[in-house]
Amino acid sequence: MLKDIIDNNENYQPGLSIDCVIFGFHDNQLKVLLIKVERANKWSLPGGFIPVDQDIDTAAITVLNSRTGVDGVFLRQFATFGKVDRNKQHFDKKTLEYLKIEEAKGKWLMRRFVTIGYYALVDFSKILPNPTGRHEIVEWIDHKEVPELILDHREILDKALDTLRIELNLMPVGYNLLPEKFTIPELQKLYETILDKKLDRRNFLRKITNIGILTKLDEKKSNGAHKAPNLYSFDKEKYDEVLKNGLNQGW
Amino acid sequence: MLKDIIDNNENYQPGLSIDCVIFGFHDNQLKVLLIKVERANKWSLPGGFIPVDQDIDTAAITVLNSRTGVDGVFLRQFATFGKVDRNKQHFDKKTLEYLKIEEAKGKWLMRRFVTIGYYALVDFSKILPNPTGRHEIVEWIDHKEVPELILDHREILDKALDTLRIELNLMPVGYNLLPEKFTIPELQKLYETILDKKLDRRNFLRKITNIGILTKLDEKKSNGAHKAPNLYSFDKEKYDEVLKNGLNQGW
DNA sequence: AGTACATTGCGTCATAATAACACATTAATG
DNA sequence: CATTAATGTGTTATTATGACGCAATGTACT
Repeated sequence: MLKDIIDNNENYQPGLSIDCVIFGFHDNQLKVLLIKVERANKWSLPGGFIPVDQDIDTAAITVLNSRTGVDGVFLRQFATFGKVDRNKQHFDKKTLEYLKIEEAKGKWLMRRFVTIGYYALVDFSKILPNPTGRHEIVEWIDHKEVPELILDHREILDKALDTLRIELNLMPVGYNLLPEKFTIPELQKLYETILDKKLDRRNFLRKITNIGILTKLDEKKSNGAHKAPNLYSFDKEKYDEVLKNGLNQGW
Repeated sequence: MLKDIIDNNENYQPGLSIDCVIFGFHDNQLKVLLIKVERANKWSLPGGFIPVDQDIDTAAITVLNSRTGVDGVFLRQFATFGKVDRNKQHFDKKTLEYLKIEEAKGKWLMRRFVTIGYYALVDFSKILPNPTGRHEIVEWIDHKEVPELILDHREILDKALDTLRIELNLMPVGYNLLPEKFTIPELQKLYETILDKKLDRRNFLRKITNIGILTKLDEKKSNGAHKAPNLYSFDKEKYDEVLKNGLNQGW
C-alpha cells in the first residue's frame, strides 16, 4: 500500500499528508481509533496522502472510509501541523530497508511533511475497525488511556479534543457520536467526558430539552440494576435549524 | 522576489503556500489588507511560500512582517484550502513569459497548490502598508467593499471572518485590533461590524465592563460635535487571565 | 414478598444575566 | 444660550442559571 504510493509518488502531493482523529463513544468513554503496525512500538493516528487529483476533503474521506468502512459522517478539518522537524527521522534508512523501499524513491518519504488534521465523529456501534493489512492493528482506545504516539500525533489529538470542546458550545455534537436511540444520562456522560467536568443531572436535562432538538421515545432502556431511563432520539429537522444560529451566543 | 523563489524552489515546500487575511479597524470599519500587482485586474491576499527549514507559523509571520513591518501581533491559523482546481490556470504560459520565468522552472508554480490560511489582527494606526516591489499596490480595504479577488481568496477571506466571529465569543478580540487608548463606542462598533448586527449601547457597556478587562482613563477623546467619550485601555493582566477560561461558556 | 439501594424524573427557589427602555450629562454648533 | 447628537447612568421585567429536595422506578438481596 505504502509501497504503491512511493512507486507512484508523482501522483500524490509531495510533503503533504492527512491525519484523522476518529472519535467514537462507547461504555461512557470517548474513544479514539488508533493504529499500530506490527513492528512499531508506538501507536499512530490513521493517515494518508493526497492524490493530486483529489480535494483534500475528499482525501480525508478516503482515509476515514478505509479505516471504518463508513462514509457520510461528520468530518471536519481542524488544523494543519507544520513544524520543521515534526517527521524528522521517522522514515530513516533502517525503516526503508525493512519496507524494501529503494533509497532513491524513499527520499520522497524522508522529506519534510506538513499534515492536515481532520476529526471525525462516528457512531461507535456502526463501526468495525478495519485493518488494511495483516501487519496492522486497529483499535478503539479510551481517550484517557492513549499510549505514546508517533511524531506529533499526541499534539494533533490534543488539538482535536480542544476543538471538539469549543464546537460543543456551538453545536450539538451528540448527534454524530451517539446511536439513534440514547438516554439523557448517556448524552450527559458524553458532555462530561468532552468537557472534562461534572454537570448537574437536573440542570442538564432542563437545558438540553429546552433546546428542542430531542424527541422523547416511548421506550426505555433496561440499564442494569436500576431505574430504566427513557430513550430519546434527535429531531433532525430542528437540529439542523438550531445549527444555523449556533447555540450559546453571548452577544 | 518570486523569481528568486522559483530559481531556488528546492528550498521551499512544493505545492504549499500561505495566505494571510490581515484585519485592521479604522473609521469604524473593519478593513482588510489587500494587494494588487500592476498588470493584474484582481486583488489578492498577501501570501507566500514556506521555506523547507521554517515552521509554517514562522513562514506566516514572515509574510505578515514583509507587508506590515510589524511583528509580535496576533496571528492565527484558521483553515487550509485544498480544492484540486483552486489555482488552475493561475500561472499560465503567458504569465510565465511576462515574469520571464523559464517554462521548465515554471512547472513548480503551475502545479496544484494547497494553501494554509492565517488571519492577523493588527493595530491599524501602527501599520504602514508596505509594497515589496514597485509594481505592487498594498491597500486597506473595507471588508464590505472588497472587490473581486483572485483564485479562492474570497472564500478564504469569508472563512477568516466566520472564524473571527466565533472567536469573538471566546476572547476579547478588541485588544488586538484597537489602539492602546479607545472609547467604548469604538469598541462597540468593532463588535457590531464583526457580528454584523446592532447592539444596545447601554447593555454593551455593562457587559464589557463587567468582564473586568477595561481600565477607565482620565482622558476624553474630543469626538467631533458631540459629547466627548471617555478613553479606556485594556488591563493586560486581567485580559490574559480571562483568556485562559474563555468568556461565554454555556455549560 | 418486602425492603434496601442506586438511579432516574420532575419540581422549587434564590440569584445572576439579559433585554428593553427612560433620563440626565456633555460638548460643539449656530 | 438654546439646540443637537452624542455619551453616561439607572430601572425594571423577564429569562437563564445553579443548587438543591423529593418522589418514582426497577433490580437485587434477605
